[in-house]
Amino acid sequence: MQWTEHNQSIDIELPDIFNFKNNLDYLQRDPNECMYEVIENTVIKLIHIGDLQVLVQLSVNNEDCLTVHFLRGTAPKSAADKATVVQYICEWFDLDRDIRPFYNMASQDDLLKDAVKKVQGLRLIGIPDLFEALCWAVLGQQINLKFAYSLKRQFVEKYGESITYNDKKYWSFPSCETIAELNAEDMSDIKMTARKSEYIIGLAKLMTTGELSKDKLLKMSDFKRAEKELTHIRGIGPWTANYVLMRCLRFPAAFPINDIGLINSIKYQLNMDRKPTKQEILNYTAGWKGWESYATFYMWRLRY
DNA sequence: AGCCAGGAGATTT
DNA sequence: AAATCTCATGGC
Repeated sequence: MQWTEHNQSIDIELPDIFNFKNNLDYLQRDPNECMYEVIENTVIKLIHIGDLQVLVQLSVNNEDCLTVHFLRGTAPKSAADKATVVQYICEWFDLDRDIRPFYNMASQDDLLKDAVKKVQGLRLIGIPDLFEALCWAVLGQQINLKFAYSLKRQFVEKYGESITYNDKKYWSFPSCETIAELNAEDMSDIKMTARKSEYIIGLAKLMTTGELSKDKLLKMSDFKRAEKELTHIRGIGPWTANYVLMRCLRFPAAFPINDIGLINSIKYQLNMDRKPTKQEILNYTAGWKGWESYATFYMWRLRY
């Protein structure tokens, strides 16, 4: 991806099929989201990777360039740090992917043809940090999204770090080192069930020791192998594994097929009076091969 | 007030 | 293997 540096900002070239507003709409789907803030036509986020900590504001003036503005003098000094920030943002918005083949398929697909019109230019918004992606998936298991966002906010505000800008706090996700030290009871006051607490602490320990890492999963060229690696871990079933493979590791064929949001979107799109069975879903989505992750993400946006 | 929610693990069939 | 049960808690 091409990018150019300025004094307090960096411009990143945007790919074909990108609409900033439709991406921002996804980002502000819940008022309790605490990992970034959408203000007017921009989004502000604290990027915290290792020792690097920068507060950025993203905006798009015309649709071919994403501007990364560094707030409050947090501009990274070294070229390596700048590259890290650009890399993070490219991953976040999936800027390096050519999604034209997906659009060619989707515009002919009964389930997707309305979705690609409704949210044209939406990218599969990622969660580049593996620990964050795993925790978010576990938090979201079997509870409604509203409650999941509320839980995440309480978790982040209890164990994360923040910096203040314009009297607002911008948070970084709790580190696996911090969470690995906890006991399940420590989280009982934030409405986390004991079981979810155990899952998250277990994941934190695996990541702290390096037994589980993003690099290790990415090196598995066959995503079915990465899926198996994940589902062997307590607390990670097929839904969570595929959710993380989709939103963090970006395997395009990752497919959380039992996702209740996907099921309800299919029911909605096909105007069904009941939920589709698993076999029906497999039949309806047979044309998605190789783009299951994008298709699922687009289906999620259908009902909003 | 009761069903549902961007499930997983354990138990039973 | 596949179906069923249990777990937990808030939203609407």
